Amino acid sequence: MTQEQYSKYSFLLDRTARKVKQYAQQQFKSGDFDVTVDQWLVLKNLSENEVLSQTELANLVFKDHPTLTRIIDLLCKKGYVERMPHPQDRRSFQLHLTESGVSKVSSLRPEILHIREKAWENLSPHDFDEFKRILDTIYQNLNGESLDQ
Amino acid sequence: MTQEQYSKYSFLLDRTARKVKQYAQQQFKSGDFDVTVDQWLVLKNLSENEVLSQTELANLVFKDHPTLTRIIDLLCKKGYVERMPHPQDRRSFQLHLTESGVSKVSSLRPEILHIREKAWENLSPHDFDEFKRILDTIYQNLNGESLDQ
DNA sequence: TTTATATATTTGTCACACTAACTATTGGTA
DNA sequence: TACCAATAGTTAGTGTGACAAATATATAAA
Repeated sequence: MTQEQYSKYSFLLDRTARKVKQYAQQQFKSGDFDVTVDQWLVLKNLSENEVLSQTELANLVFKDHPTLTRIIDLLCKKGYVERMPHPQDRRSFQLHLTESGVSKVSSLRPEILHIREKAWENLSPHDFDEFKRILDTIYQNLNGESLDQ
Repeated sequence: MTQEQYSKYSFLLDRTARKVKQYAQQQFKSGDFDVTVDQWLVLKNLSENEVLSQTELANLVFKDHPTLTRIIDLLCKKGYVERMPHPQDRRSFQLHLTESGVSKVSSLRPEILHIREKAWENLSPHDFDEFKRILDTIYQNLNGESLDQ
């Protein structure tokens, strides 16, 4: 990449990511989902893993630890998640969904899939592969040390 | 898009956009640039347009008005930007770079181009076209009313 | 055992995004 | 003229993101 024009990828990327989050958040709100987009991501990952520590969960969702602490705080207040003490390690928590959290996830999952489809109109499965390849390449280019995933 | 897997585009997009911003911000910091990534975007657009109102600038950088108000506040504090009263419309400001702002932009521009190159390693000009096409399609799919740009 | 180091999580600070509500001003219209 | 809707910008509240520093606990080394 030598031409100045290519540096616009960062602007396009940021603009589109914000639009995707904004659109989803509006739909979440008009549907009274009672969670934000980021809170949903955390709930979804908890629903797909029986028990997780905050560190494990942070690595799954690619958020840093302070951010995750605060999201978990909110989800606990809303009654969807519980922090249980780790039996061997008193520094750590085991996170799991409450009953209310489980039913929240199962009721929201199809609606959110539907919301997510909107962005992909006029695009093909092949586009998705290209999109994923390019995004992953960018991510790895900038991901100095930890080659996770 | 019917398969559930495709809904991961939102996760990939968000993750990569955050990584791109984080990487740039780290480089900005280690180079003592004295501005954030978003402040740079605003400075750059001001340098490419003689005079802008806040509303015009907000449309250029795709940020909302409260966000732009605060970024301008910070850039004024740092002495890079000035708000001048609009001669005809007392509700509005005319924004322009100070001398300090002009020299800041010209000194940072080449360094930032260099930083931006890193993400595009292993990718081709054709990849850029595809990337841009897909991001723009997503953006337009979600951009209900205002078909700006 | 004591010390040193590493790990898990929290707290504090600053910046940004979005919403809603608010002030001031403008321009059109009854 | 008086009213009213639209526009420019600000302020406040909540959530998120990055980073640094602090706390508590665990583990390894001396």
